[in-house]
Amino acid sequence: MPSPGLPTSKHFLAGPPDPARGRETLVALQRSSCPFSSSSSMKSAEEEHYNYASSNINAGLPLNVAHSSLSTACHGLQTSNPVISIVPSTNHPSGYGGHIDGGASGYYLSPNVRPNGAPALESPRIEITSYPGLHHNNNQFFHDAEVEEAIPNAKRSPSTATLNLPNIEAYRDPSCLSPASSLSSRSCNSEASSYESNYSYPYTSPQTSPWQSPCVSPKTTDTEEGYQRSMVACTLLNSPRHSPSTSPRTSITEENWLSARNSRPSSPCNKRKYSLNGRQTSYSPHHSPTPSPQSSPRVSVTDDTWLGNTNQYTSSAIVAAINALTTDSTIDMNDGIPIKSRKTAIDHTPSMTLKTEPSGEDHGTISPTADLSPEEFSGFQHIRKGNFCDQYLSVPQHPYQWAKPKSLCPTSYMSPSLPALDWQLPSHSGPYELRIEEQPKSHHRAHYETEGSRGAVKASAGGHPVVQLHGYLESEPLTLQLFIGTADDRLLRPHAFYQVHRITGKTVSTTSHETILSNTKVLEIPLLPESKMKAIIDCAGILKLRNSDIELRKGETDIGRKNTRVRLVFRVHIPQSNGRTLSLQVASNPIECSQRSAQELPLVEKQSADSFPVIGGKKIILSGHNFLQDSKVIFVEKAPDGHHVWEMEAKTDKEMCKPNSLVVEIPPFRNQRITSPVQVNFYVCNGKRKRSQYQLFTYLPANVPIIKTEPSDDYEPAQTCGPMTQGLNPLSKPYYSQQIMMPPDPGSCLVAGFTSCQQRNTVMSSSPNSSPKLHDLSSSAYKCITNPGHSHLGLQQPAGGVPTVQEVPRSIVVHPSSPEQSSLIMLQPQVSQHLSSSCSLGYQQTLYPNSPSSPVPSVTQEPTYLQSCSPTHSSIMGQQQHQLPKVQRNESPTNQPLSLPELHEDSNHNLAPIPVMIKREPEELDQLYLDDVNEIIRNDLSSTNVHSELAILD
DNA sequence: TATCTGGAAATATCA
DNA sequence: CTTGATATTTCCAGA
Repeated sequence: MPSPGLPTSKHFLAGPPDPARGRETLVALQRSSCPFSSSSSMKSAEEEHYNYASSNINAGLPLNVAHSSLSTACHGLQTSNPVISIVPSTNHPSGYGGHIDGGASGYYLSPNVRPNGAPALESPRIEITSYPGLHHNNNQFFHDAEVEEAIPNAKRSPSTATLNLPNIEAYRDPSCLSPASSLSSRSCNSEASSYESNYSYPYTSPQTSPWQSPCVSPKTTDTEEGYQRSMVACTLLNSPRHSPSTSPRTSITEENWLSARNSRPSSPCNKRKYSLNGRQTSYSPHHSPTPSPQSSPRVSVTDDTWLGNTNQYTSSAIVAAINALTTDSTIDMNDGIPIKSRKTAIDHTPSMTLKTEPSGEDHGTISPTADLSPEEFSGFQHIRKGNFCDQYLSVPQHPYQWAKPKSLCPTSYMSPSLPALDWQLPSHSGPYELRIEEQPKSHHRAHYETEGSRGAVKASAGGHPVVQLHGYLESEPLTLQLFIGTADDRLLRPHAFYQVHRITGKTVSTTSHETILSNTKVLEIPLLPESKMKAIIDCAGILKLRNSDIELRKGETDIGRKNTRVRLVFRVHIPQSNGRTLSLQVASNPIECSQRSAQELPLVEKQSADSFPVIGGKKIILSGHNFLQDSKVIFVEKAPDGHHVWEMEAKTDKEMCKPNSLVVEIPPFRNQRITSPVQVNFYVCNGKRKRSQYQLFTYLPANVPIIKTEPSDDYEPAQTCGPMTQGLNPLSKPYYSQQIMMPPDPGSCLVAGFTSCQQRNTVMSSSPNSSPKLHDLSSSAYKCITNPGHSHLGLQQPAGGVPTVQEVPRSIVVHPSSPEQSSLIMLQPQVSQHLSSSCSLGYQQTLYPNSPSSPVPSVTQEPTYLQSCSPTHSSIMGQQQHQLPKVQRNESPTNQPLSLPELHEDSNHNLAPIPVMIKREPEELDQLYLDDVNEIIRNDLSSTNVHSELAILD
């Protein structure tokens, strides 16, 4: 542990650990203590573990830090501090990146983070503590001289670093908490992955590379450099860890974690109550520590520390704007808002922000990883080089940042690399398309850390999922990244409660390497030209982290309860001739991971028709699972705010009912005179709390010839919206549309980005009542939160969807560094215009389709909406509404206007002939919603601030 | 013997 | 505060 490490540690140490946190704290402490001890004494495995972690962390941290700083700078983290921004970003992607980088470290670190969690302050202590020496990261963040040296610029972040830590924590501390996660960590860390992860970071390197020569040199070169750098950094940091390479991980992991785990059982204590959970529980702890806690990182950092700095760095208005966004969210978050909320908001924001910036961004997220494990490293290097090498568009910016090493530079450094994991990316661009040839089964029982592996995810048709990159004619192999993403209505992001788990053994034919990016385990799988760039995913299992562990994390806003659906998210980074890197992403269909849900909840995988004239009467066949003779199929039309405008139980053919198929007669729509397609939802219900997710269905005007009713029709409106979306999209679209839309459900997503989004959302997450609730809420809440900061860019994107996609390339390319930033910069002008002018229309249209379908759409849209049109509130409101029906009700007025064009038409103009029944959603959700709503509001407030700032900027 | 599973008891959380 | 319903997490045991 290089001296550097120590310094850092010191810093952290300085911060007193927060007693407040409960378990987490303890865990953190344990860990930390271990680390220390280990570091000092070099306890075997554990130590190594830590080391690794630390190393990882270190590596990651530096990057992260840098990112953070950068992000801040870029974003303008301005508002908040770069740190904050970063953090947030990190939260998700960027955050992750950074933190993540620590990735594994993140987990480990996370504890540290947590501490910060609340306020940066605190966290630092903890985390640091744990990893002290190891975590040079810390140092890095902090400045560890060594590190810096090793990693010139990026490292610099140090100054930033300090702040960052907190932020980082914010992410997910998976590390800390999860520690419990430890498990996760375990899985992550413990397994080879841990090592690997650390090393794997190569990504980081890639990232690094980006800026390195971003534009300039060839990918490889850059990449390599980046790697080297990263490596160096890692090394430096890791030196200790290097050893890790050994295998410490395992032992370490287990041991360390085990202990932690043991504690878990008790978890209950730690666990928070869902309703309150995130908020309450977390609060106190977090709060106490740092008032700002939640956002702690983000907020605290941002505002306090960073603001000043940030500004300096950021110079650009864009950055400022971004920052503002970020900041706002963060800020607001801090105080009242529960940590979770904050995080969400923050996270997203950050990421977004970061994205904006070219380089830095959060990459951290990505970069975080920079570390590569030696072994794997070598193996993957070439691959990675190819992949990562590319610099992203952003790079250029970095230079700028570099100039200011500490604050921004660091960030930028980091960020340059790859887009954060929470960024939305398109599934195809130009000649390239990343496609899931074989979808995973809809159910896969995830295993707990306390259990053995439950094997790899299997394909619905038997065998295993298959992913292929089309249109890639180069001879250089690429790396396919896989991580577990969310399946709720909100934007796709790494799932806080699930981690990918690398499966090895005789039955596994696909080699893989684990790395950790910002608290998210990422499986790297080679994509070889000789295999037609096709990969059989037989090496990916799913690890379930205890809810209590994750929810305790400082920044975590999501609720684990009933949040059991995930998606496999695949990414590939394709180096371009111009030195940039094109990042594509595809998400699988949702996978139900809980034993119970898988056994009881009805699940609709396919439907024989997606649309039909309002007259109804046609029978469609639903394919799926857990259908019962007395299963009911309910068609629902939702208002933008989430209220059920119309509900109708469809007739089912009980005789034809089979566990895997259900015959349903399409009920006539309430309004037989619609002039444009109306999107509704339906779900299968086996009982009070046993509902499937919402499925999309489109009613077509009676007289209209039934062409293929595809979602696209519905979306058309969205297209019209285009302007706005586009404007927005430039930034956001790419991500959203890309991610959500394209990849996920190619088939389903006929429509453009939005469509895809909606579909996914609807399909995926929109769960009617049961699970949905949480999802909805959480998602909504999250979205809201997220949106605030990010929304501008990210959210909007969704709308952009298809159209955007083409544009996407830009953004995409840009991402590497930080989509948002770049895009923001470019877009801002447009965005503002579009927003202002088109918002309403485009919005509505877009939304509309969505709104009907479910919260999701709205959410996505909202972001745009918000940004463009109204202050945060409106947007937020809208979002909330969608997601949170009840809450929405209250607020709905504001939102609604925007949202439903079609609805309005139908209801208003046409005046639906059929009585409209407004249905309230299940009570269960209420509390959650309320909580979420509160959070949202808070976020909104924060976002509002941001918006205002933005406006100013504009 | 180790791993993979399916099942289900033990806990927790909600209402 | 108790109770029943749910949901999550830990254990068991067979293959």
